[in-house]
Amino acid sequence: MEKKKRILKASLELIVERGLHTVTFANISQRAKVGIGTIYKHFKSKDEIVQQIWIEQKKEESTYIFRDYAGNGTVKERFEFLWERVINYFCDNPLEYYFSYHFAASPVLSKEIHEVAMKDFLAFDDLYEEGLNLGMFKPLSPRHLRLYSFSTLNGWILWSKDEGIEMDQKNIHLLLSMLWDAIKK
Amino acid sequence: MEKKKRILKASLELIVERGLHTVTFANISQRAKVGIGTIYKHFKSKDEIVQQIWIEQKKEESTYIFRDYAGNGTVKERFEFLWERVINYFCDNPLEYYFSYHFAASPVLSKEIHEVAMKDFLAFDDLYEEGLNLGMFKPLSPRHLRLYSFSTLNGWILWSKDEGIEMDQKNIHLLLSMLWDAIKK
Amino acid sequence: MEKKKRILKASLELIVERGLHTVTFANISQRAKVGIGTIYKHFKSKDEIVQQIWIEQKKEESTYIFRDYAGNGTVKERFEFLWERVINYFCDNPLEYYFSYHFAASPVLSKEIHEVAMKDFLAFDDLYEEGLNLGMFKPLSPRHLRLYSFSTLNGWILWSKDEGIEMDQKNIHLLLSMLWDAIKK
Amino acid sequence: MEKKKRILKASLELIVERGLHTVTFANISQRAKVGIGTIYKHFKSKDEIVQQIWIEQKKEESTYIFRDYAGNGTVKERFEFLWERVINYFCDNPLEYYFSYHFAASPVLSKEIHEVAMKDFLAFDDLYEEGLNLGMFKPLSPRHLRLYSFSTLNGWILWSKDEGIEMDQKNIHLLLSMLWDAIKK
DNA sequence: GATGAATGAGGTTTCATTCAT
DNA sequence: TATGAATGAAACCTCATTCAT
Repeated sequence: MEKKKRILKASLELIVERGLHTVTFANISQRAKVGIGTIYKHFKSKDEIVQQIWIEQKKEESTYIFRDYAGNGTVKERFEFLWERVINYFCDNPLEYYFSYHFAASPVLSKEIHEVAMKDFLAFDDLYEEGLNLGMFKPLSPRHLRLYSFSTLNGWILWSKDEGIEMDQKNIHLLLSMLWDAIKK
Repeated sequence: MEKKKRILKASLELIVERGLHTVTFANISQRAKVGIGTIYKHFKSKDEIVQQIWIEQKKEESTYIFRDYAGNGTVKERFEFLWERVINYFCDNPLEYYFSYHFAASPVLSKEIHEVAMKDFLAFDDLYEEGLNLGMFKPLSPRHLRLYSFSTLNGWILWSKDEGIEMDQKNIHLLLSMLWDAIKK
Repeated sequence: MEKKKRILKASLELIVERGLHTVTFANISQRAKVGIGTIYKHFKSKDEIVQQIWIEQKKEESTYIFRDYAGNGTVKERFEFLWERVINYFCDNPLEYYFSYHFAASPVLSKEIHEVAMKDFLAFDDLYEEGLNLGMFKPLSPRHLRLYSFSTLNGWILWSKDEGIEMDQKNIHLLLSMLWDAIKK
Repeated sequence: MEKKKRILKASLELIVERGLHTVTFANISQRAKVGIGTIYKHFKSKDEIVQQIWIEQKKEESTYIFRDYAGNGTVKERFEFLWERVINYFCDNPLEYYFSYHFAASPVLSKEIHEVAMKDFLAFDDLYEEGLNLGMFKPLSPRHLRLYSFSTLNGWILWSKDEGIEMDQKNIHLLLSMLWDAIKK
């Protein structure tokens, strides 16, 4: 793996394991097996590393979620298709999931970074808009509905992991129905 | 106000304003108008301050939420009564809300701390259990239903503030209906 | 016991146990069961406590050594009488002994303090002078001979304790003969 | 000079000048002309510096003392050869002497450190053993005879310096004869 | 007089950042 | 380009000293 990738991977692991404020450049350099100076060749600061992880991760995530997404079927079918992909992605990538939870509302990530990282997820907004036009959803903006679904799911997976609940097919469909029921009129 | 309270209040303000890792003992001592040594008399570390804030806050929160709560009325009436109180508490106490959001899943707060802090909220579980027995809710444990409602609300308030959505009576009732619809069978 | 005595005793114990630089006023106040402020009523600083311990101790020591010392007998008899008393005092008072060793050459104790504390030991010098006049000793000043005997004995007892050598009658007489042989012509 | 050596030299000077407990890392860093962080790269604490100084010094000392020591001649000749070397070393290296005196019985130096540092001085014990076998010395172990001689000499040099006695050839021979007379049968 | 909570100067220690190799 | 020893600013933390009770 090339050095930049190694640095991002090591940083992600360490931040999730121990929290951003306890991770030092020395830690990262050791874990990534590169010199401290090499980190500075690629990143100006720890914040920049966090931002890069976030952007890279959202890119991977959207690639995973939208693979083979034709945009066919009813609103509900597509709703369930996409949110199931999100759930699966997070269940298969626990490090990425924790990272996503912790930094979703962190001052380290500016609005601009969020805009850049989230641009691939605008297809969700189209879907919500379609549902709204069909009178299926409660009266909120598409963006707000998406954020609502996302943050709910985020919190719930967190607590489930904490409590040791397994994310089997049954629970995934339960969760999907809760997401749907919450916003449907 | 006594010094320990002043230290906790100053710490809460500073942590929410600037993030835990940028807050120093010198900052806290200045804001609280006590000597640095005085902070060490009361707390062994910054982590201990965070834990104390959490515990104190959950105590206040539960006091606010359960004031005059008779436990009468239908399950839905009581559900709406209690969650509206939670919403109001967080809307009236934004500092406490942000603090609560950020540390809910932080490694700084151990499971033990959470148990202690959350013990007053078990009345929620009784309510969910009653609903479950009446066949009103989706098949999850009372505890998980509570955590689901809480994480939903938590995320919703965050995005509302971020997006500048006002928490008026209309929106509060919208949110309450989303909480209810999500878990009801 | 009155408070001043309790403070001196507690300080002596703690200094010997852990070394002067690790002993705090809080430690002393705890061990002596007096308030910190009370220590300041009696002593201006830690150094002054050390000085007071030294002076008190040398007073006790000389009282012990010279009890019933008539000054009769040959020079050698009196030499052995007095130094045996010194040895016995130190063997019976290990705390005082260690304290004496450590501060004999410490900058904490000024020349003036030494003069005051040692004034009762001038009888030793008279004895050495008498021996010198009789041509019994190597050509050094009485004072120097006394200091020589004292520091030798001091070091030797220290190492003996360290090595677990018992100070029985046989060893005491061996030591006395070494002290005598060293200085005799 | 390399940095580690500079740190040890600066520490030795400062400790002797002002006493261990008044010497700070900032003082050492200034005197050694290195950053404070550099001291921490080499030593975990002030105690570790003291230990390293002790070990380095005993190495130098033994090198000086045993240079060209063939181990020929009578016991007395060798006895005087070696102890004169010790006296000369200390007279020529006053800093090292004071350091050695103060820390010989300090809790900062563990038994293990002493063992390591003193291993080069075992040739003394062989000499004492030889004398004992020839029936020349008082009945003590070689080790204790060595410690006796050493502590005597140590104290004697201290008081000499204090009292302004010059260590000329005459006085050195007087001291050597006192060392010898004390232990010989 | 006796107390000990409160203080903050000054020590210890960490770690982001630089720069010679 | 890659490195990591060296740095020192800025954090942490202790404890002698004060002073209101």
